[in-house]
Amino acid sequence: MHPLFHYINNYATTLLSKDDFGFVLSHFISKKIRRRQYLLQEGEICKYFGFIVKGAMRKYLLDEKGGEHVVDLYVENWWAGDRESFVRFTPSTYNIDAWEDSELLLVSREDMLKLRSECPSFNELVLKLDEYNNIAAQKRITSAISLTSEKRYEDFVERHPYFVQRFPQHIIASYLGVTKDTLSRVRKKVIKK
Amino acid sequence: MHPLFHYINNYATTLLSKDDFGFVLSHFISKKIRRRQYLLQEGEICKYFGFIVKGAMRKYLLDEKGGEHVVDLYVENWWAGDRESFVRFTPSTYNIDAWEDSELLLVSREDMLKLRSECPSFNELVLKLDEYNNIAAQKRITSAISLTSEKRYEDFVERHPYFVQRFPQHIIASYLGVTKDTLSRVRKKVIKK
DNA sequence: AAAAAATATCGACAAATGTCTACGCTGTAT
DNA sequence: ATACAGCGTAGACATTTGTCGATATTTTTT
Repeated sequence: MHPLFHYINNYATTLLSKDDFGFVLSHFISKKIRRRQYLLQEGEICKYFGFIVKGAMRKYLLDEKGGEHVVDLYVENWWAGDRESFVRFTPSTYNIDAWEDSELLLVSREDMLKLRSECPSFNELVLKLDEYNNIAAQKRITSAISLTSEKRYEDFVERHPYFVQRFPQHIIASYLGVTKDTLSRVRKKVIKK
Repeated sequence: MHPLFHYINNYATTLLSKDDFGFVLSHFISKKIRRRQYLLQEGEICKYFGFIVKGAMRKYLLDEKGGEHVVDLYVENWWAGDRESFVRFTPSTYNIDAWEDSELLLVSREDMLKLRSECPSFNELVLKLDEYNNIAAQKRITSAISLTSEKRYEDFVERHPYFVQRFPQHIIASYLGVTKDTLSRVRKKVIKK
């Protein structure tokens, strides 16, 4: 079964028929990108949101000193893109690149809106995703402002064990808002327990 | 003109008639709460989202040591509530209380869904708000993990000058994820500029 | 196989932040 | 008028985190 088909029906309450899925899929563009290649670069407008069929990606930004700050991590069945740029057609401040060779299904803003209005299951999916994302974002903010780095890491491992497997520690450190050295120290403490 | 009427028409593309607004308003419950009173307490289920007609409120959580961590600030024309609890009917981990005497318009999950399905302008409002909230949350996460406390504060003042007027520094410090002492130090630096 | 790049850890030191106590100021309640 | 609580700042000290250089190991490239 196609990963996207499975994914949509996992969210929607009214199941999508094979035919309807064909209609949905016809609005996506298949794309393979290699490790280190960009899906989006700072300054570009995010024209497509990408559903990750296979692979691992990250979204990050660069500070004045050229340091990378990882904002999001993605693996299979996640969506990669910069929402603000996608919705408002403004140049993005983020970079999105592939951490592993990846296979994506791209959809434009226009087709996204078309699918939402013409396919109720797809619309339902998007609404639920939005809700989920809002809740997840709230949790991440809460974690960032109220937890110690040690607890943030433990929380992260518990909630995203698949990320721990697929991204190196310095990427995870950046995602947690600390340096790789600090994460190394934190891990030493945590492992002792 | 009623603040909520003005607010909805500010977001919706198709304007709401006076009659339709009456229909919308009939699903809201008016409530006044005094400074320090709770709209929501940890452990409760968030049964209502509150549109703030007048006043100032905050959402925060308590850590093991009893310390408060401010997660959100609200003033007029903002919505106060815990989305996760509201949507999933789970006990909230947050507290929401009034920082100033406030007037709210409360709406239940049920009525919210009813309004969304029966009033297109209201639905449009909610969708746009969700989008806005998602984007704002992303920015706040980015700010938390990639900026120094000094820049976070400058960013905050620039983006939310009305908050600076209405909440004391120790509340703002908590919102930014630092102690009041640190914010005091940061401000001393910033003012020198 | 050899060379290069990426990764993780460590120690030493510096910088940032938290913690605690104290002080003065303000507005409010009594 | 007095007492009190809330607020912002300050200094001293402890803790955490960042920075930098070094190293060992692994992985990737040539």
